[in-house]
Amino acid sequence: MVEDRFISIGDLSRRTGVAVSAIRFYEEKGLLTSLRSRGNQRRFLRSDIRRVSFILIAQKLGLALAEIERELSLLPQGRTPTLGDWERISRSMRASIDANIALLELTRRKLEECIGCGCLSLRKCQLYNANDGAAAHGPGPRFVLKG
Amino acid sequence: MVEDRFISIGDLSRRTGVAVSAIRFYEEKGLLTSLRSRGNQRRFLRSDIRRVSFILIAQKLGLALAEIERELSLLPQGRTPTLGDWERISRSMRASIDANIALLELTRRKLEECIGCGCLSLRKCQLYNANDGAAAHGPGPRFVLKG
DNA sequence: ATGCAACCTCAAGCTAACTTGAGATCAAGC
DNA sequence: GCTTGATCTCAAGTTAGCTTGAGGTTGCAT
Repeated sequence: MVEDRFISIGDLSRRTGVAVSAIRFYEEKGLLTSLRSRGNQRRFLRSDIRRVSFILIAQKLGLALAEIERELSLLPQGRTPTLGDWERISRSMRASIDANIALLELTRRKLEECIGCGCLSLRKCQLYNANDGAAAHGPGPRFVLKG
Repeated sequence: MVEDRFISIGDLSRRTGVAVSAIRFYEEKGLLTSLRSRGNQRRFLRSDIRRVSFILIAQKLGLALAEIERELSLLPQGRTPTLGDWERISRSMRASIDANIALLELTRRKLEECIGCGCLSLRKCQLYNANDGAAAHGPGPRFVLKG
């Protein structure tokens, strides 16, 4: 096991800091794939360490698991991201960060205008009517910013 | 009912655009209070329209309901926010927007450095180790940015 | 042969912010 | 008096990203 092409779920967990339960969850969601040992235990490739790293970093950048899965599924043969893949993906992440910053700056401007006003009128308030990119659809948390 | 100090939950819903079920939910969470009619139906004050507006605007600014409840509970007698209250609250919102923008700018800088690198190493990647304000505690979505 | 950690598969729980549905009551017009 | 629409309560469902627990194997060392 020390020098094998395959690693156990526990090894993958230790090498990435991701909980075993989370790894199973990622697999269930299609972000990872595994083989099974004779006794039905998961066997991952060493390269999956890198794949999990990619998932973690993409998450930090604000991508949802579903989006990450989409990116990963675009890679041929479900391969682990290469430098080229990473460049393409990271550029699109950058664009989304830019958009977020712009949105926040707009909100801040509106808030400035609003501070002295205090009308709190849904019809008149700039704040209320700006910033619609922040709305979520359907049930679930409407949540947006955090820091 | 046309000229009354009190309004029904349906009226409050129509005046604010908030669903009846959401209003009940806000009340349950302590953001609103109501009296009851003889037949056990909720009666809100007209000023609750303004109170709901406040909730909506604060949500747009990224406050969670629990935080909004905290702000509202600081007001004497559960009164509806005045201009002075609003100024105080909106300044603290501004600070949090500023912090979010700063965090995003930091992330963007790190990403720039990272694009040409592509190492995806959890030990070395700047991205992975920066930006820890973005982590959530406990179960639930870890998610942070959206737009 | 035995003991123990690591692993397995479900199922259910957590948070946020609500919505949806069931089953019952209320209010108001005709 | 009847129907219709608005309300009522309470329970369960929704999304995201996992965790926790129950109950049962596997794998490796002694």
